[in-house]
Amino acid sequence: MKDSIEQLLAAALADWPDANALPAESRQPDLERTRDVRHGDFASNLALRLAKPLGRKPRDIAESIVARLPASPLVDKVELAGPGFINFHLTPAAYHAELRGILAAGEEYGRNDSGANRRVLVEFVSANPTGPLHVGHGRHAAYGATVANLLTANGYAVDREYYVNDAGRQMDILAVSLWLRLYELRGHSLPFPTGAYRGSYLVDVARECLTTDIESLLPDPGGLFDDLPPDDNKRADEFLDAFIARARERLGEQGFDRLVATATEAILGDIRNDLEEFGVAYDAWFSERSLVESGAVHRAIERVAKAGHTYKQDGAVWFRATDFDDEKDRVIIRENGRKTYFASDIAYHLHKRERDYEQLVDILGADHHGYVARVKAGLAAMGEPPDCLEVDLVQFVVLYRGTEKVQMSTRSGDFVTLRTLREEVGNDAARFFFVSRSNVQHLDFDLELAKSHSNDNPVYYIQYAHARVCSVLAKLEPEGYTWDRAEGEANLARLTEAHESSLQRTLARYPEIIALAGRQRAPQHLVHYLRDLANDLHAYYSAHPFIVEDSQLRNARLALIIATRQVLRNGLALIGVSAPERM
RNA sequence: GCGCCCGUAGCUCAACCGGAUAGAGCAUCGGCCUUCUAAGCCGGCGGCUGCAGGUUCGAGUCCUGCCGGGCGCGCCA
Repeated sequence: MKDSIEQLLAAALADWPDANALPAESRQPDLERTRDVRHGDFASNLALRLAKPLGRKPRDIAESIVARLPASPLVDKVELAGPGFINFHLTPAAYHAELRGILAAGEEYGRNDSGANRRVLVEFVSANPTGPLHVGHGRHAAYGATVANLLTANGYAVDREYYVNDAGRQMDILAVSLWLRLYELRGHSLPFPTGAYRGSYLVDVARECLTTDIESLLPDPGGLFDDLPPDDNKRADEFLDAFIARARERLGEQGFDRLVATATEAILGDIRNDLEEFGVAYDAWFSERSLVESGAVHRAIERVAKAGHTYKQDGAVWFRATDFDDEKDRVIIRENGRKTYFASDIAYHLHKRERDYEQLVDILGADHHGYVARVKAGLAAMGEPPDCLEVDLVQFVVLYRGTEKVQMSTRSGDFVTLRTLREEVGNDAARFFFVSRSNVQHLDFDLELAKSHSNDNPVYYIQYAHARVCSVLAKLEPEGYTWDRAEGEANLARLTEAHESSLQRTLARYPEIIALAGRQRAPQHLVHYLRDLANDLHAYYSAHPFIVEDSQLRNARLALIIATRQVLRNGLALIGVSAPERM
């Protein structure tokens, strides 16, 4: 609908000598929905913007443009208003066509092909597999999944990926943490290193493991802690490294690898299951270790080095990131010969490009903002356009129970997990709340509100609108009626009530919202829209009966509410919230 | 200290490349169930958009400075 009006404006400009002298940018149609119905349906500020470059009065320009507008069955009248706005009032027929479009397109309604099937990889959550997902990861999951859905709806070829950080020291720490819990369950009283993962979830994992065959991983622990450096706060890392080395000795490389694998699989299995239950699906779980083992990290470093962007200093290999707009140079190979995490990162992003993804979307925590310039610099150094990477930062979540802040301490391992949250408030409320705020804003998540089955809760408000339509349709048959779509579509002109106009207007905005929310990676636009749509439906429901004797009117009204149900369903599907038929 | 992000109604938040009278929900006050689900509808109250300048036809939105909050500045991951 909006496209059609934009085309009219473009046509008016096409052969207008005055405007053709101007740069293409200032000649964009630039059309937006009006805020006030008295200003019509769409408004353009084109004349205001052209006033300066043309050196003419905005209203004069607006008049010239209006005079050149081609006639259209969609447009009822065009008015000049205010300082030089061009307001378009659409015909009822324009909205009737949109309604038929909804009914015809069904679940496809609202999609567009602006993405031109370009390949996009959305990477999100990617939490380290060292413990269960917490509430913050839940926000990432909900946001990432919805952004991916929105990109799909805008015609991109989207893949979703989880980067598994299964290489490096943290996995060793996880392994020995689990190991010690296993010994504990076997009745051995052993010290627990300061730097190990203390979370109670590992005790649960250990309990599971005891039911499998892990005897060979639990030799007599006698003397296990002898001759290690002191485990005080200052030297916790040193102690842990020594202890890991000790574990390696005791178990042998093969045994230790098995311990690591056991721990990783258990944690990752839990994460996968959690996300799956949350309705968040991935196309790939990409292993960092596979990147190391395949030599991809090595190759990425070579590539940067061959291009002349590295140097040696203090025994380490540095990447000259400052040549590519980063604030300082970065180490890629440490003095001890080990590659840094950053080396894996640029290799990973290069690998994404090698898999033919045109655009890379990373959804990261706000604490990663320093990392963006670094990875872009790495891409640039490898000859990839840095703009192919887009990083959307998600701010933190603060949990409340009513007005009381719920403490979340990661250090002790006692934080609110995503699983706990889902059990308490349900998937629908969690998915909804997580995407109802802009990702750049901190999110206050009120458990009480999300749980409440009352009119306080916006999730139910929207779902209820959907259920209400279903409920009306269920009443049809007992009353001796069936919906006649053809008769409904033929009599849309009978929809003359103010509520009916308003609902039609809101419905027709849906494709614009999908485009907007997709373009801005901003699901909250969709959430607010669905709230508006539900509001229109509820108001209409309260004001007018749908099942009336007059079959033309009845079927027209049913067409309207069925179209509404379709759009509610489509929108809820994008944010991963169910559309119940009954509540 | 330097860098990034955020400050909008009592609370939680919207506001599409700068556009017309800054919008919702909650809270609060008042109406509406013999009629398709009251998890609903209708109405009232509530604002110096942190502060001070600047840019322009027009600023919550852009620029500068200040104030307040969050995060980041490792040969950690």
